[in-house]
Amino acid sequence: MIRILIADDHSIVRRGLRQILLEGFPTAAIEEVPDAEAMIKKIIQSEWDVVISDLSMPGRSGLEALQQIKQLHPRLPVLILSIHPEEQYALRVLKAGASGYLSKDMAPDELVNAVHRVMLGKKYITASIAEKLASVLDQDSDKPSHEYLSDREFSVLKLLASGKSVSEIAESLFLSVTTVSTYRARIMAKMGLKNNADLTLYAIEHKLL
Amino acid sequence: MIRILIADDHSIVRRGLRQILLEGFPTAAIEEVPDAEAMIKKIIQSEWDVVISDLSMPGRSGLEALQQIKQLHPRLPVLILSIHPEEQYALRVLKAGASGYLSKDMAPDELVNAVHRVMLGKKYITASIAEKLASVLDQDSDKPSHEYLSDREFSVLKLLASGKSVSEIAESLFLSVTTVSTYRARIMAKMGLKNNADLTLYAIEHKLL
DNA sequence: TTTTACAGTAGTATATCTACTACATTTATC
DNA sequence: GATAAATGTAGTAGATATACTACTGTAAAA
Repeated sequence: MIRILIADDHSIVRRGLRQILLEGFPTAAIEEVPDAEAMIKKIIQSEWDVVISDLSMPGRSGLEALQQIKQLHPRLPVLILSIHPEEQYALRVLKAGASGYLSKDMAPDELVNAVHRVMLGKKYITASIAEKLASVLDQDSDKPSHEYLSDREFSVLKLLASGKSVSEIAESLFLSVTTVSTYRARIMAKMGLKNNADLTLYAIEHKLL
Repeated sequence: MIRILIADDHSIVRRGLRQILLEGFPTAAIEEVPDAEAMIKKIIQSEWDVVISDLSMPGRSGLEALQQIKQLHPRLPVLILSIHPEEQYALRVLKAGASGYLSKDMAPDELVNAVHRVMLGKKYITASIAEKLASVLDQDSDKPSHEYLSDREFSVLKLLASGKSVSEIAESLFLSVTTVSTYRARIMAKMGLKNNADLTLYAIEHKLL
């Protein structure tokens, strides 16, 4: 009997995942949580075979949570789910230790496949991600400049570009306002931009929003 | 026995919706389609009591599809689902004839409620949307909202959208900083926006830059 | 193995922005 | 032509953001 933990803030999505997983693994014990906090708690409390987590959840981001999970249980396979079509996040997420990155519009079978695979300790990588991986290896200078940002910087970039104020961001990430402001300055420096409007434009151009 | 049509490109979401609906309406006949094309086809082919559709689907947008549905069956209630937290789209969607606008992170019960309501021919409107409606309805809102700005306001809009700071603008127009700030506040109020990023987006969308 | 570079984090002092209020001048509206 | 609404303009006080500096831990380079 396998134990699967699902983390996603949309109840509809949780329900759908559960349903699909139950069809692939009729005897599975599945539990759901709505945010990263609860996910971590569950992982500390009990043992799991697979964790399937959304990337963007209220409070702590899925990425941070992932890193924390990997500290607690380096072996526990974590599949990251996202609305973003692979692109942007995949690499970041895999580097942080995820066993796979799935876009939410995949076919149900694929999810079941992925779970099978990662439970064997393998990674689940789609063709398009594999390609991206490869292209990063032969590297550099055509990388868009946002690839040079650190994880923190990147998430701040997106929040700024979408119009969040420095202090809103500070609050939602539980950081000091000045910290966020420092990230902002580093982002601007790395990307050669001057103000938030530039960021917004950049984000639109590169479909980060 | 009620007949419900679900349109969403994410199979997980479709599955979740189906599950939740079946709990509220155990005898319902539910069908799923993955895009707007298929949705329209289904609607032409058979009779439905409610349609629940995602807003952003591949190919034709949910909004266009909605308008088409309303031409075919003005009475058929359509609930629009979206990841966007109400804001921007809600009004547009309702004006196009939807019976309700739901964000994907609502509680399952709410969905069932909404379906009940719209099947009675009523609209399902959340409090925050109602408020938004009220504030906009007293303008005859088919002119783009920047048409309602005064000349001064409009020029400040463009400068802000292009990334100028309030004080830069003040300097270049020989005005007090607070004056510019006042214009900014009036612009935001008239246009129903919250921050400069919204302005930038608006300006791009309307090719003002 | 030391050094260097970068990532993550903040405090302090200063600069900048906003909300609220106000008032005179146009411009609509009845 | 009177009255209401919108526009152009700012000041004050309080809220926010920034520049600069600095400390820690860690990974990479020398």
